[in-house]
Amino acid sequence: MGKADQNKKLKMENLLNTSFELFTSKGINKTSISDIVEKAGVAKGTFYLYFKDKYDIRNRLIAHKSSQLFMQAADALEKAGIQDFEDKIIFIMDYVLDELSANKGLLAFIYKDLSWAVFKRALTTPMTDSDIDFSEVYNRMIEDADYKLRDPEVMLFLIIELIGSTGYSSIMYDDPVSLRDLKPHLEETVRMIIRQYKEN
Amino acid sequence: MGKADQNKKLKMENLLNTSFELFTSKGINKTSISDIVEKAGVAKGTFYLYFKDKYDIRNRLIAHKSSQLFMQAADALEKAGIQDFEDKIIFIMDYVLDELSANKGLLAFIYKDLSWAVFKRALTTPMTDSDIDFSEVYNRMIEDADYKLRDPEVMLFLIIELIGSTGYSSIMYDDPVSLRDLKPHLEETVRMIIRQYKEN
Amino acid sequence: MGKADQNKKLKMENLLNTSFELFTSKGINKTSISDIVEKAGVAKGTFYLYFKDKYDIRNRLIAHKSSQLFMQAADALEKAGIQDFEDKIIFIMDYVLDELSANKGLLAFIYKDLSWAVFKRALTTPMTDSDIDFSEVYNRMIEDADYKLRDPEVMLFLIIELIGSTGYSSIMYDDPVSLRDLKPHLEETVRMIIRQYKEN
Amino acid sequence: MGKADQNKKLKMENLLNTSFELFTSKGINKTSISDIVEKAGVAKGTFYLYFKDKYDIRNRLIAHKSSQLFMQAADALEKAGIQDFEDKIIFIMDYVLDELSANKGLLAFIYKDLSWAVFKRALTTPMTDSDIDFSEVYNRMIEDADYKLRDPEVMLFLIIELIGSTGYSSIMYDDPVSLRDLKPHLEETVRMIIRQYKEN
DNA sequence: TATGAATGAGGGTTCATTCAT
DNA sequence: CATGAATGAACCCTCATTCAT
Repeated sequence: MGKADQNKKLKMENLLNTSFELFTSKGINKTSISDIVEKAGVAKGTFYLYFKDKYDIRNRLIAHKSSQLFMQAADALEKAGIQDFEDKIIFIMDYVLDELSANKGLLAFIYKDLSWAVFKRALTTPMTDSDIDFSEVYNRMIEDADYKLRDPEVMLFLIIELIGSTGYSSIMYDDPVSLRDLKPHLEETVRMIIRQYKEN
Repeated sequence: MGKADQNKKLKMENLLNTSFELFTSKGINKTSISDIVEKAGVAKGTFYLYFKDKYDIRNRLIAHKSSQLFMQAADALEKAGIQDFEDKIIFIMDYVLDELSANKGLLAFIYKDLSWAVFKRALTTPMTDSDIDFSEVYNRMIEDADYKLRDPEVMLFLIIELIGSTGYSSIMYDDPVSLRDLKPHLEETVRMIIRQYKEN
Repeated sequence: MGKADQNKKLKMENLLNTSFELFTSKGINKTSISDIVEKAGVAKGTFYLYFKDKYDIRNRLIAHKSSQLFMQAADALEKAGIQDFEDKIIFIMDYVLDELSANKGLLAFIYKDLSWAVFKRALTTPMTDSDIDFSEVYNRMIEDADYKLRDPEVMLFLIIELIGSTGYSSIMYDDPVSLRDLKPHLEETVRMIIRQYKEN
Repeated sequence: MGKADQNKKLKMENLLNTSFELFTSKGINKTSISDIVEKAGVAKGTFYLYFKDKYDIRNRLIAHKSSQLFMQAADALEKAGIQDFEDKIIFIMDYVLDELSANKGLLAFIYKDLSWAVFKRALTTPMTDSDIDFSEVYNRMIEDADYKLRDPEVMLFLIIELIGSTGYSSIMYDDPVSLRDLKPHLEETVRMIIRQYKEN
């Protein structure tokens, strides 16, 4: 990689990081491109050399940050040395919920305008070299399980949407229950969903 | 009610309806107050006689439309003469999902910026005289059931969030499965969640 | 005076008093007619039955309040039983400055847009029955003096403008000196101006 | 200075000059930013690149124009070769009054909302390179005088406020006397004030 | 590549004034 | 006389985007 290319990459990452900080602190609607370039210390025109508009940068960030989050969870899972499939899913759930709870700006950011489509893309199309494909991780988890699962994608879909939407409400508004109180309900329900999808 | 008051009410409803049409067709961000008043055929200042800003009118509409939707479902449920609690919930689920599927603008509108808090408010604070309190309907359903349920509010929360978020993805993006394909999965899962909350 | 006329007068005074409170507390520019009628508890249209616009009401108030202030000073002067002309002027100066210092809203209100022309009119054209003509008071003071004065009007003009503009600065901004510190300078200077106008 | 910087400076001066013309001809309240940019031939947004709002540009203009006026007077004074302190002050008074009399728009502009604080700032904080500090000029005049003066700042305050407020009335309304008739009174009074502040 | 001054359409909002009731 | 809903021109200000340097 040439010096120019490196410089280019640095500028781009600078803009991405700066945007992320602003998006998570003041929200995307209230963040202007002026804000971004000023904080990043580059000229307005430069922004347009790298991104189409604010929403372009947002989509890339959602993908990257979601991917990152799940990768961290997968890493932690590996270290934890958990064997059972159900336990693995619960572990990831806990990890992700705790992380989002500690970083509400991130939660607000990736949740708004987040659809399964965007999400799946985030988890299956690595943005940077360090990002890996979460679907692979998931598939390996399924293979390693002691039993077969029918419709594993739909199952994951149900679980993620359930956790995501209830978690959002609990973390952001403590309503109708706090995250602490929600977790046992979620764990019970998620385990049950998994069992439901076990091939007998 | 005087002629003036009637006229006033008409203007307000006119603005509400016009806003709703615009919000559901082009989205709230792209709808300006200029758009609304122009389409409604009133002066700009008139808008501010009735609403604080765009988000004021949006919140009232979300509340009203959500309430309306659930009331229609409750009405249809009554006519259907279903006795079993589980069957009732599934009926409402089907009704609401079909309705939203037929009216994607409405779905996009009430789903964005929708939190459980807003939602619950919508369902428990009737806006117009015809609106009634959905939580009453729900509570009666629970009382009429042949069994007791623990934490009925959390249970409803889990069910609504699960149906809402998966339904949104299926209806709007047909991803990862179409609504038609999603429904059996949802029905199975919802029934299971209910059983899980039955006091034995 | 008929009952209707009385009622009319009451409404008018109500509007005058309300306007004065608003003008002196938030300034004339930031006071809207809506503010006035709301606080006064009358309808918007009613305002226009009594006044042409905001500036109409302002001019009447400046005249009335200035007149009132000088009349109070004149009353106090009479009670004080001071004989010497110089001492009388100084007494009025002190009285007016103290009053304005205690009521900065009033000072800001009557000083802004205040010209000698408006001021003189205020002092010579009584607005209400209780208002009397200050120029008469002043003329009598001159007649009662032990000496003749040349150009008494110009002399009064110089004195009032000097006191008014330096007093405004001291009271409002404590700059370049506080009112307390300004007074000895003013007294000395005013006495000297008067002596200058004595016919030898 | 680069071409861009020059262009920038030109645009700014263009806006300043245009604003000044409008402020002095139709008043600041009736001058909108739309008026300014239209007359200046630039886009609306351009205004906000250089100034915060209308009052920002006004304050800068008051400072600049006041400074300019006093500097002209000081220049003329130097050329006149006057030695006596009293005569110098009278010379400046005459110069400034004549200038304001010939340019009533300027008078109206710098007098409104003018306080000693703003004024002093205008005279002591040069805006452009050609502006110099008037307080230095004044201090040198005092040092060069044949006698000592007590409280020279308060003395200047009294004199400026006296001249300013009476001059305003005479020039703008010819009331109670014309400027021509006012001048002898002012000269007499100002000389007397100075003598009063001489240390014996 | 990188800049950043300039743009100008369009946003939300205010408010003096009118007039049918 | 009194009302107050309705008006709509005018306001200030933002900001995504362009383009000459």
